[in-house]
Amino acid sequence: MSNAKQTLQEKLETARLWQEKYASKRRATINDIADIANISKRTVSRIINDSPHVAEKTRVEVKEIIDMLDFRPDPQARGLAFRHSFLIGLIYGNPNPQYVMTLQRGILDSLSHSDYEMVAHPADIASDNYIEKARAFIQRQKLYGVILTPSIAEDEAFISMLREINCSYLRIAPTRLEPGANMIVTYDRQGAESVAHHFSDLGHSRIGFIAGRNGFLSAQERYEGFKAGLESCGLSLPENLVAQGDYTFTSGVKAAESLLAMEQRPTAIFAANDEMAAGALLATRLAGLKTPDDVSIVGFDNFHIAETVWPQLTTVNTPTYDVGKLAAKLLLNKPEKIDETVISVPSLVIRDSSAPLKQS
Amino acid sequence: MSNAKQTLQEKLETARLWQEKYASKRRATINDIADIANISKRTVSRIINDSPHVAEKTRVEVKEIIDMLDFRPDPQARGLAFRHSFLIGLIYGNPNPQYVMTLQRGILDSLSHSDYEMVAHPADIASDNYIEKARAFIQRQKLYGVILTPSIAEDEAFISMLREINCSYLRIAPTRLEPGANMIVTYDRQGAESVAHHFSDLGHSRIGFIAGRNGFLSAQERYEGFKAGLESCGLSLPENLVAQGDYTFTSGVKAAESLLAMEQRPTAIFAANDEMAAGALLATRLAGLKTPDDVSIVGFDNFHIAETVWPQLTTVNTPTYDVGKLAAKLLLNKPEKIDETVISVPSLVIRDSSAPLKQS
DNA sequence: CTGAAAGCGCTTACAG
DNA sequence: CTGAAAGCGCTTACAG
Repeated sequence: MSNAKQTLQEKLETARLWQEKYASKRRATINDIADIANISKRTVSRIINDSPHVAEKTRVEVKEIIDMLDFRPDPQARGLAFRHSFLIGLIYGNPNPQYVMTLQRGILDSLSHSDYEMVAHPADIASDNYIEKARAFIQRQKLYGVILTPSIAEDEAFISMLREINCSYLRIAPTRLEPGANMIVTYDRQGAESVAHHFSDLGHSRIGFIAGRNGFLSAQERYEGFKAGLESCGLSLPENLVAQGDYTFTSGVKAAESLLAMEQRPTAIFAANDEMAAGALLATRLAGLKTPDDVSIVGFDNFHIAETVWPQLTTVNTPTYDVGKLAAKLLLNKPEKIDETVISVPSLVIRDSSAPLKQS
Repeated sequence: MSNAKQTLQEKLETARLWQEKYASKRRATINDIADIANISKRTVSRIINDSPHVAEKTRVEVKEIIDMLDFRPDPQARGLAFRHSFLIGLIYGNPNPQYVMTLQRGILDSLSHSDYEMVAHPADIASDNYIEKARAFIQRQKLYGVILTPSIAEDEAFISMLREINCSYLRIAPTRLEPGANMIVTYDRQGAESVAHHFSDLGHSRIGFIAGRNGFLSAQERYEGFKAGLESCGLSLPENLVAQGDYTFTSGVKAAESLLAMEQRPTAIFAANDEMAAGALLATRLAGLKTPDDVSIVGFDNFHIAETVWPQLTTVNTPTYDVGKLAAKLLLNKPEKIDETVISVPSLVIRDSSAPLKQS
């Protein structure tokens, strides 16, 4: 009872003594804080979890002691009690290292002031049991939630599995999917449209396209956006000027070779990603042509490769880092309320691989 | 007592009944297994942890039940009891996404059949409190151990911190460091030597070098290895043919420009990584010269960029994926016994950017 | 070779 | 607004 009348000053003095005695041996626990504050650990728990049912005075006092002893609740103990871990999963199939690393950095930065950590789970979408593997991973780690990248985010069977095990998720996708909740849309279609306008502005009319990997929504969106963009400028994208690629460098080389071998070869080519655009650059050179003098080439993504090839690529920038940052934020903050799509629009970056049509 | 005489068949039948009743509602715990096996959970725990003090018959029976119910001990609960988590940290400063992703994939693959998961921690070595941040991360997550990449692995202050908090670690470094325990050596020196021999074999004698980032051990090893290699072939690397770079593409462009502007320009250049070699390729072209006709260029790392530039780079391959795989394995298996360095030797990959000296 | 009790550091109903 | 007890799913001495 006499303890009940301790002033804050006295409590802080107790905290100082605790520190002197134990700080070098172990970190403070909720019990230490409760003892020093002369309060139950139940109330300390309330304060940790921002419960509103705590007297302002109590909260301030305890927070001061917490700060002084640099107390951080043990994520494992909390996880055990909460029946879920303080881990979120990043599930990716995209093999581009820069994409994944950039996204991951965004997520980690977003998480750095939270109680959560991220754990990566590369999934092989070619393997037919990748959904089961992901499920085992999620359940075993009792993940709080997961972030899904394209094209996994588009896999309805995967989403069903998440629903079934009641795992919250956030999808990153090139366009709005149904149901439209819990996702970030990157609007690839708009990015592709801007390339069409760019080519039109430069005076090109015989224009080729190298498509992305078949079955990927990004490939479809970039194709449709480009086609629609050309049409809105009074141009067209005939079938024979569309070559199939699969997002790899090699496929870009081959696709460009076939386009450039045409009797009436295109004067401009849009490749659905930088990797293939870099391949197209090589094919152009091997065909004895020059970029951008003979053929303008534009990519998509604005990854590092766009700046290390010659000439440097005109491309579409996608804010991958920001997407990662936002994804983690949305997943953690009131996940039940993410019912509206958050927009991030891609923008054209003009470099040296595109130029006005040479009058011949 | 009558229960004590249950046969394995009867126990498996009990397990089947359990499954029917609960499998859809929750995952089995150590208590469920103990109940079904009619044994104490203490013994189940012994089996989980491969304790030798268990009767063979008991072990076999319990393992069968565990498999049947697909029981996996909860890493959080184990972590809480063990006083450390089942997480290992990957601490990296290297900004090359491909390096980190490849290493990470190796680590994750190595971990996939273990009880551990990996959590990434990008560190900004330019920030002066990066050690404190890493310490907070390790302590908060109670990491089992960490894997350190160059150049963080070379930072003695970082190692001291790890020792202080008693965190086990594994270092990946270009050369053997003291104390030599707990590390994987990539032998960058040997890789650089092989480039010297390659140039010598091709008949070059006026040879330039673009150095890596100052202060990085890899930069020093690659320089010294190259110099020693040339000397062993009766060649030399004079000071004025060494240009300073910092591992970035841009620095490669500038360094190569200065080398090519010399009155007696080199006929071959070794850049300490692919990124700078790609820059050197560009500088060569901008100077109106051709690779490899006028200047041979060789890189180091064998990353994707080596295959997307033109001509494709001759370079030194480093087995990053295997290093990651091994790193995780060594960290987990009897860490106290990793007292000998494990070797992985880099090898030369010959492509199109190097050719015999043209007789003029 | 096996087990009953206590504990790891938290949270959750349930009371008051 | 606050607290005593039980529990999350494991392991660790201590016994036997």
